[in-house]
Amino acid sequence: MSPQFTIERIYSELRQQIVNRSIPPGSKLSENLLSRKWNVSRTPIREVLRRLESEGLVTSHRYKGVLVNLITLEDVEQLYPIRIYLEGLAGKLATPIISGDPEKLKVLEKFCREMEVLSKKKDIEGYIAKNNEFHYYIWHSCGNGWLIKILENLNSQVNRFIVKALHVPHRIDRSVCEHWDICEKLRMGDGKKVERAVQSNHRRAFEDLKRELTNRS
Amino acid sequence: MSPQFTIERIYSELRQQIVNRSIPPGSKLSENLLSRKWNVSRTPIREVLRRLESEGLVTSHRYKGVLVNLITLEDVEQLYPIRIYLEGLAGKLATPIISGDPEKLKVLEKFCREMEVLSKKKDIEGYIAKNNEFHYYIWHSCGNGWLIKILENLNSQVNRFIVKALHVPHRIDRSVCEHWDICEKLRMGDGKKVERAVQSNHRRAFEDLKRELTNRS
DNA sequence: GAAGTTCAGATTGTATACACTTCGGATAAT
DNA sequence: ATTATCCGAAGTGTATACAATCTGAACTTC
Repeated sequence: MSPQFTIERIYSELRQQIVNRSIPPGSKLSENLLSRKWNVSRTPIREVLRRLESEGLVTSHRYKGVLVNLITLEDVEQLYPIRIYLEGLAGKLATPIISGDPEKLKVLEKFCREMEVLSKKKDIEGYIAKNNEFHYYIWHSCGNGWLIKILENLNSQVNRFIVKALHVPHRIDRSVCEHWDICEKLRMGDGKKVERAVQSNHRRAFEDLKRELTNRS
Repeated sequence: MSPQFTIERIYSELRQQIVNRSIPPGSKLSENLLSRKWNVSRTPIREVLRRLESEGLVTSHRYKGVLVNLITLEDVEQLYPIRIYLEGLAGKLATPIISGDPEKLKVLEKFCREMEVLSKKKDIEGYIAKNNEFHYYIWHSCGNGWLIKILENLNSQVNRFIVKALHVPHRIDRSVCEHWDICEKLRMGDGKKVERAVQSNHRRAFEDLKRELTNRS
């Protein structure tokens, strides 16, 4: 049988299920259930759970089990400033790399055009996915592996909170402009301006999200 | 016997030994040796190692064992910009909390006076420890648990690189001034100025470190 | 009937046993 | 002497067995 490639798969699938809320916050993860589900013993399951715990996705209580961490608005309010700062930094670091490579610029502009189409079709879910791809692409061009890892963790946590339907239509129109703006600044090769553009994009997205949440409650 | 309080102790002691280089980078960690050393079975040892791996302190190679990660100047060059940004942010967030609490200001000023004494005594090791305490204290007053966790990880990684004797005497004198400056800005309650002061403190420390390293090679 | 107690089932924590892979030296062939 | 092959010891990966703890329902007691 496939010997121990499985454990890596268990980890990434379980992780993704937690991040995309198919395993909702607050769920209990039973070692026995998981081991039966994946046809492995409890030992590798426990190692997967420890890894998830160390990433802050679950919490293990002695003799009581493992719970998927809750994510509240307060958490997101703490996470966003960090994300805004670090994505700004990533944008600044990525600027010389992207502006010096026409291929990369084309990829980003293609994302923008696709976002435009999705926004006109009111395909909110698709838009959010494309939006994520756009930002992912910038991170991964920043050349700083430590930064990439931190941003991926932050993004996972934030995504766990975002309720997809929440995104407001008029937010999307503005968002498209902001992404074109980031592209333009990247093309100019001005890292400081890219940093500010990325930061204000996230800042506005967060403010709109908060406004929407408080209006609805 | 103490049932499973031990595993937490094993984790923190092993972690500290890696961070303070008493287990140097590149060392191999054998599960059998560790389990004999702590009088436990391999199972809890493996869970500790997975946790350390997830933090980026060790790397596990299939069927070959676990190695303590190397930390190079290139790593530190990637880590420092992140740290500079985030400690600046932490300083800004901590400003209203600290400036509104005379007790906290007194603690920080006490650290500064102690640093002054240690610097005059040329007690470099003691100075570095106190310097760390100073920054730790500011982080932990920022009120953002996620930020604190990230900063602690970054600090562990950087500390693993810093060779204590490397710190140059004249750097210490300037460092004392910079810390008094941070205190002053905190007392004023101006978050933006605190942010800049913290950032420039770290930026200069890193530049001096790099200069020293390149001169010696 | 309400509050406290007890005990069995279930779940987690740890130890041990077994399976698979790696690595290095001994042996054999050229 | 050099290369190739093979085997076994050592170490990791996984499964199973046992110990400690928690939970909840039945039972007692008032």
